[in-house]
Amino acid sequence: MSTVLTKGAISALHNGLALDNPVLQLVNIRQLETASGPSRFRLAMSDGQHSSTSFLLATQLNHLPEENILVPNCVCRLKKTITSTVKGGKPVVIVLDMEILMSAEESGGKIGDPVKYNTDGTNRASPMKASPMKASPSTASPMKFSPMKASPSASPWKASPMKFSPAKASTSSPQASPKPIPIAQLNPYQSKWTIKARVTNKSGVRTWSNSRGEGKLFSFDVVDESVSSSATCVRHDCSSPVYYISKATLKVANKQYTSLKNDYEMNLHTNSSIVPCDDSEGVPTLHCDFVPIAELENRDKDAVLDVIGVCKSADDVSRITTKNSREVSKRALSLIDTTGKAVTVTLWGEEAEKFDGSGEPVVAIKGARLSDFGGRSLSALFSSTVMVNPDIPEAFSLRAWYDQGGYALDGQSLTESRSAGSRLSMNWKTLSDIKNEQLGHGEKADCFSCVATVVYIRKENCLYQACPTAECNKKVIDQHNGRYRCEKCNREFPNFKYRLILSANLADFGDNQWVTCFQETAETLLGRSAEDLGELRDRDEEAFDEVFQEASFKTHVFKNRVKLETYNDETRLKVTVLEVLPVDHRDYSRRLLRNIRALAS
DNA sequence: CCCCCCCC
Repeated sequence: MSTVLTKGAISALHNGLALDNPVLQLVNIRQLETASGPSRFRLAMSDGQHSSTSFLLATQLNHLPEENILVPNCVCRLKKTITSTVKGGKPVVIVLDMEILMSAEESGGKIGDPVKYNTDGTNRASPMKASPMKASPSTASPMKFSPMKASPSASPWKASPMKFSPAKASTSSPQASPKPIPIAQLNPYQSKWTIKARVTNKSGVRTWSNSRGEGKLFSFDVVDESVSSSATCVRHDCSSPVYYISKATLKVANKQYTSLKNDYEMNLHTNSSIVPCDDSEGVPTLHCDFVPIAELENRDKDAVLDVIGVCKSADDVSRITTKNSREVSKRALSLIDTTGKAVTVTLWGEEAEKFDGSGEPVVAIKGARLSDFGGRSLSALFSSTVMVNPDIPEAFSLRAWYDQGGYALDGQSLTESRSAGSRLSMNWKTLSDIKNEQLGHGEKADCFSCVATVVYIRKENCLYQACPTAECNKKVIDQHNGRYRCEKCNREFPNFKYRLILSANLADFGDNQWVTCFQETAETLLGRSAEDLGELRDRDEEAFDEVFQEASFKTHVFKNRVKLETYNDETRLKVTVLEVLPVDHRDYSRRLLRNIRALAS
């Protein structure tokens, strides 16, 4: 039975040697007295040969003893440990991740007959080289960690964080070349470490002031290969700098403000060291865990996450005044991805001002906040990184997807817009679809949109003299005495207003259709107000005709209502134009794709 | 030591 334990593990762990998932038995567990903060558990572990009480459970594993899963005699696999030193140099093994292999019952009690391991080295295994941690008879509590004092004169690493050392890190000085550790292994229990990382996102300098005082601060993100997600491939981009960073304080990061996959953040202080590194080999640029847009529906409000999509549209930048009467620029973008869903992302300040959405770029945002406004929407934060056409595989494949047909999707947005998704929710039809699909034959009228060209506009009877009352558009009867009678208002007026009822023939590649445009749509189509046209017709018939010539053979998006009407025993399809919109090339694309699908099926 | 990120 004792063979299950990793013999020699106690000694190796105390000497900071790398071990592959050593298996140890828990001999004892004790809750330490802590003044504040979470509980701390100290463990006595055995490898069957040696036992040691110098194990400390990382607080994120507190649930194990608290749920009585981690109890004496159970057998554990230590999946992640870090060997640190307490005041006086005594090693302590922090258990960052572990799993229980055998319960106390399954193990059948104490395995082997371990002897207490002495950290003074008297019973240390013989091949061990001198430990990097000075053994000491100190009785310091493992709860009182102190950073290892490094001799300032011995190290060229010392640099003020406020003035980065211009000197390149020396790789020749053996003393001064601590091996960088992966960022993922950083935790508050270590005292001496160096990371080699790339700065990926820098904030501006912020000033703060609260009850605790005031000051300035600036923050930045660092990455190395250890804080990557397996899903994201990254490219090397040597334009962003790589530094060696050491002697910073680790503290628990507030996930409310970052999507970086690390439980901790570093606080740099005057003793911290930041040294530029000219060897950026193997240090990637960014790590994004892009959440598919459709998946945003299932994520919690206020989550900070990464998103990538094609910017199919972008608002103009606008200035708004916040509740705190601060003025700020904002710009909303609509991003769509391969899930076929779209979402609105709001950029702020300079980011909003400088954004260029031309050419429907791929936009990746690291660390955007999910909001529930209008269903689901995103907002960039100070800590967000907005990347336009980033040099990453996800962007390339999105580009390809979009250009090869994704653009034609009526990407349903997770964000409801006040303009009621006019363009997104269009029911695109060709003119031949009207007959083929018997639009308007039902109980209710059908609405559809089409891209069509005006081939003819009937000038005759396009204008009528209407009741001048604002609410009434009834045609008036010319009394030929300078007065105009409205039957609806049952009144006579000295004046009238012109209104338009325009008959136009629209055509697309497959068919043509007569449609009716009332006042507003007719004015849009002709580019003149009804009043101007009425005046023009009376004054200059040639100029009046010119307006109709000008409006012909123009292509627009028409939003229409269609209904089969019966008039004098005769049924005819009546198509009324509700809106005339400029053509967007994407409308063509959508229509074309629809037709291609229809032909294929 | 911050952690404000805005608006509809």
